[in-house]
Amino acid sequence: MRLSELFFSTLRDDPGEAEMPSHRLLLRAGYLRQLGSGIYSLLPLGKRVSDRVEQVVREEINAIGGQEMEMPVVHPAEVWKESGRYFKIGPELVRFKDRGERDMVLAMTHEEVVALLLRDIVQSYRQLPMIVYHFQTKFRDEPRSRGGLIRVREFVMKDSYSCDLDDAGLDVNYKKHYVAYEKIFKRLGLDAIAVGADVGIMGGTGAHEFMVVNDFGEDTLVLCDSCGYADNQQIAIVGKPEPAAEDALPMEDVETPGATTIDALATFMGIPKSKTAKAAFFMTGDDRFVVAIVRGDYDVNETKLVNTVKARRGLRPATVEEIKARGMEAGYGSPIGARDSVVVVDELVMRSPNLVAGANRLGWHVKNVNVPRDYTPDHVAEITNAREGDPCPTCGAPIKLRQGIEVGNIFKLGTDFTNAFGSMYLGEDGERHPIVMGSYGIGLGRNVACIVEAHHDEKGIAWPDEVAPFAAHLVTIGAARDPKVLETAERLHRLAADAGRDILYDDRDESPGVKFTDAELLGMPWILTVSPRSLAAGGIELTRRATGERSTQPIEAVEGYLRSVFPIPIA
RNA sequence: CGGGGCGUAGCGCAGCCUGGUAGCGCACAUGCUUUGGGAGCAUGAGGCCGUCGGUUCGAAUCCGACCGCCCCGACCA
Repeated sequence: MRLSELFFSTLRDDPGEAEMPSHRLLLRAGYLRQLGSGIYSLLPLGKRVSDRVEQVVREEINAIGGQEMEMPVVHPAEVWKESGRYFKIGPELVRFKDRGERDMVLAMTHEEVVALLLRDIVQSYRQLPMIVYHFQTKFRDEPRSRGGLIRVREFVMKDSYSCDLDDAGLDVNYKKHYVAYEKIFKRLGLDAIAVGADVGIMGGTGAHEFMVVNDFGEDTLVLCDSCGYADNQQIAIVGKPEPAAEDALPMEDVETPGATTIDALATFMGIPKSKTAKAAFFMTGDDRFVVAIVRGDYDVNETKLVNTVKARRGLRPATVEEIKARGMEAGYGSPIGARDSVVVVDELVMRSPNLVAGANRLGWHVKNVNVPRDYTPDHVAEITNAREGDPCPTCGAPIKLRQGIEVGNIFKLGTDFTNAFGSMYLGEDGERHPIVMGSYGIGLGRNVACIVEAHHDEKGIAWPDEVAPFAAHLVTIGAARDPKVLETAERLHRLAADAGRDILYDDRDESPGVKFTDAELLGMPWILTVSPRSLAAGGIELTRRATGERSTQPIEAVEGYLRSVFPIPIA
């Protein structure tokens, strides 16, 4: 491919809207252009990278027996009504009407379609197990896209679906995906770690997310260096110190003007935050009022809280009016005297004697509150966030918190969808059973961005061989001065094509500085330089982009590299 | 949806406070010179100053509404 013909353009200055290195570099190097918030075009270079990522995923999913297919982007809403998700999912599911006034949706994912296909096609246990997958555009009207390709509204995802006779079969296919994902991310040059994850509102019996540690990541990971423990903070349950035993003292009101935060309260009272109780107020999607109580030195974990109160449609912070209406006072709140509320108390609070809690009166708190003596919990559960340095649940060493980007997930769906659609098979026992499903996603664009995050320097991108849009970037210097340069470059370009490789050939009449700078920005794994100087030194100069290592090789040797080292198949 | 910021040429920005019909750098076109690290000179093209409305003799500039984009938060099967 001649650079003079490539549809692209590099930018010398960083686009103003880009913050993450991957976003900046993909824009500057001409891989991407933005069309709207969270909506991007892939230019030819970007498309090539995405295709190569796709091919790696395809090979590994094929290797575990996946059968590739393709399912539609636009679905009749009836399908989503039948599974119930039409009503459970909020505005991120795009709904519209077709010309016949029929309700339609843009697919966010394809469990419904698979369950429907299973109902049509699978009759007998002999047809299972199996895995189907496809690469398809998804649209999710995210409340806020961000970070270039990290969180977008329209994106291509590989989603595979395993279909099994029973949970044991599901475990096998789940494990297969787990192992396939490890291979995929390794081949893509990503250090992904599998963390235990929340199963969300769809139920299911287990889930892992594959995470790449990155400061711009949206998830918080709980990691242990000494034993390898790793969970999403949403579900991580770590050790908590045993509070010192004390006799329960009688409650006592105390005036605390202006102490509306735990910090202010602890400072005012001259006590550690661990001697206070923090109240957080929420409304569930089905209009229940929830008071969550954790100790002042911890934060409420909303995922755990959602799961505890089974808030299928999530939680939102309660308003001051809603709090008042239940007999409580924001900033001075506690369940003492509360009404019409679901009271959820963290288990550590149950063990922590004589805490300072809100008096539900402006400017007042209560000392020596003990549960359940002073109020009655509806639920006692572990509902706090793990903190940096807390003891690891498996080995006790201090845990670390890191931000992470989810590059893939695997999810044991179970039978929710197949029950909803009546996707049954007739078993060996002569009975009808629901098919057991798993679903497994990998977002292509997000992976491309994460690869750049992991493989770049100040000058630009440095693609791993496995995903580079071209194996090499051929630069000519002084072609006008020395016809041998042009001749050699043309020959090399042709040789590469003959060898079944395509390389990017900078045939532009630009200064050496411009060509080198662009080559380093675009990030092909090898930069090949042909110039009077290199010819005098015996051939072509090879530079490894990632390391800067250089050597000069005769053209025949470069042909050898093209055949063996550069692993790019012809487009 | 709450908070903050920004919309002026392909990209990065100035001009706005104090109204007088738009400017700089890069990129682009043509010519000459230059050619191992973002070249030089000359000439040139490119803008409904996000949109609509208002104030004014006159609006990129002042006022209002709306739209769009970015960041933080909420959200994230």
